[in-house]
Amino acid sequence: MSSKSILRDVARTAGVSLRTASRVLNNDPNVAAATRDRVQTVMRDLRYTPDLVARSLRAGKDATIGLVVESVADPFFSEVVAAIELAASESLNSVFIASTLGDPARERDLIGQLFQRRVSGLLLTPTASDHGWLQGATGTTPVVLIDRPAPGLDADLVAIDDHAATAAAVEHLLASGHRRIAYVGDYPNVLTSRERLAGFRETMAAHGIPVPPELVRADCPNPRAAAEATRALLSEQAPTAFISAATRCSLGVVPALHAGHRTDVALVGFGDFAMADTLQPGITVIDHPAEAIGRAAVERLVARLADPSLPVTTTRIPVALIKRGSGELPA
Amino acid sequence: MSSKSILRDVARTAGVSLRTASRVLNNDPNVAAATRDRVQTVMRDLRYTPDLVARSLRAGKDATIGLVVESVADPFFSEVVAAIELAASESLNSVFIASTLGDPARERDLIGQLFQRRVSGLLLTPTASDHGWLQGATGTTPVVLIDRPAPGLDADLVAIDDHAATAAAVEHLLASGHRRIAYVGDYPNVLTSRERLAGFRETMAAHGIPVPPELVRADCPNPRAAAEATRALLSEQAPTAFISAATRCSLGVVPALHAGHRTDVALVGFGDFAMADTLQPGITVIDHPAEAIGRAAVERLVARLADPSLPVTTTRIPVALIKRGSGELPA
DNA sequence: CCCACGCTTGCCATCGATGGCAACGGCGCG
DNA sequence: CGCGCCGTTGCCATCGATGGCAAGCGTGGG
Repeated sequence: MSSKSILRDVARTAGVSLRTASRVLNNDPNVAAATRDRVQTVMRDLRYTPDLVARSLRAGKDATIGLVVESVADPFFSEVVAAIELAASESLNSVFIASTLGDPARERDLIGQLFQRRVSGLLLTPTASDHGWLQGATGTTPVVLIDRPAPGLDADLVAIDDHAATAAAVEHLLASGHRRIAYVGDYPNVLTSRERLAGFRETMAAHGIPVPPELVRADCPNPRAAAEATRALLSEQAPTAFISAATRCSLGVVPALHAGHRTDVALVGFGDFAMADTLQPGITVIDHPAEAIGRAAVERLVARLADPSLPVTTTRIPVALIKRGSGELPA
Repeated sequence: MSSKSILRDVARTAGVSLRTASRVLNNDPNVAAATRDRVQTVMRDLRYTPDLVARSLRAGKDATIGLVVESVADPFFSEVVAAIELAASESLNSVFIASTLGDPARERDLIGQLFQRRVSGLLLTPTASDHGWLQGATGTTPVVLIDRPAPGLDADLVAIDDHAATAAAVEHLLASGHRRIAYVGDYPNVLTSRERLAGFRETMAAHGIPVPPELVRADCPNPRAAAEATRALLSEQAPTAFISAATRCSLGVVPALHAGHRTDVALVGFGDFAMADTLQPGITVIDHPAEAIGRAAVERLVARLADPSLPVTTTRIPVALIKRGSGELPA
């Protein structure tokens, strides 16, 4: 069995030149129908498959998009990644995925490797660190940022409007008569977290409702801390409603409410999660539309590849409030 | 700004031949120290980075491993993927990830693309369909299967021992005095599910405990169905313990137990999940060791790359029973 | 009847890195 | 003093696919 046949083999077997075989391969119209058929038959017979590496070298580029995220193990990002992969395959692009694991040095390294592979474009969820070095390094390779801006880098961005989304959650609870609303979130050191907290505060203020400091717990990086914060919040002058500003917070808040038999307390969570609709009551969430984000990012990148002169834009993906019960409980 | 400098530029600037520059790049000892220093300095000055595409073409292979899974969005596989990425980077390999989305045609297509990219090896979680075609297509490219065997393909396999793992869960519950144990799982059409159900039945039989048909609900492909099955099981002659044979079943069983205020019923779940340790009681699970599986798969592939003559083996990853409370409740 | 134009096809160079082979220079040894 | 070896360096071909350029051939118009 020919371990692997190359275009030269095809050409020789079909009795044509390499150039003609290449033309057939690329659907060049300037080939006689008879010649084309003969070459195509030989290609099938020899099970010829073009060598993408050689093609990329010659073309100077590759039909592959680089994708750098913090970790594919993160539930939210893994959904985004899946959406990107699907959207890219629809536009005939492959995706080379790499995880930074939160390490800026590794991120830099991975991005460098992707450039060395001549990816046609880069989708990036930046870490918190400065990305000025990328500004020049990209050369002509377009970059689209996902979920958050990169300090020091002026590039397209696809993200949700954290501020507005949190505001929507607050308005939703206010409409049911809630006034004592607690906020449980992670540390406001990443921009998205900061925006959410600001959205909460400003919306409350806009309605003239004071927010006592003890009702704001922006110090819960994991479910355990969120559960503890929830227990503390329930212990005295309990709020009538909670806003959980991250999925990993919801994973603590929800069990704590259930354990304390306080499923009468309203809750709107940020980010959907596995059990949200199976619980009683179902958890009302602001849905982080992973699929839409991934799709929009690919679309933007494809557009920029087609026309590099496009102005840099920020695409805001609208979020959806999924009512399942917990957010509609009365005060 | 030199948009991109190539080795020729380095050679010219340093006043040496291309060959010498190449030797410096590859740490060939046959280069005078002075020459080496000069070339290295020029490389830094020009910000030279080798072109991986050209290198792969010349070398005939690529330091990249192909990874094909059903979907990176699946919680279990996304963890496996992350582990593989990390393990591969430790052995200086990149990973090209692709999702089949359960479509055999797409799987075949993706695998073909990976071969065209000349990946040095392939990690594959096969779909249920026949993979005989791969037997010949691999050529000299080694394949390591993950999580389940591929019908028709004789290749290394890294997986957990589903049968033994379920048996362990049963033994654990029996030790606490349970006799009426319900089984909630998904359809036994994939091999892993079948093995789990068999493990359950055989272990019960081995202890001489009959399993009434109504206690086996192997028809729950999603949390909603599992929740309903749980409610039904609780309604009459309720079992004193549950075994949930898949994470997505646990995500239905657990809320149903909580909603019915039956947290006194014992439960051992298959596969860890986000809330498992925050709930009251914590959920005892048989842990699917994603990290260990990914790491073992990479190790096996690297070993086979180093020595292609190795015999085909199956590596069974031991599972761990994580006791958190729900599995230790008395009958 | 010849030229020119158009449709096909082929030769050769190229993309960037690297291996084979050889040349070159210096030095030690006979 | 000369030969040969070793350390160092360079020229050229190669990996597989593809674009530029031009030749070959057939035909229609002047």
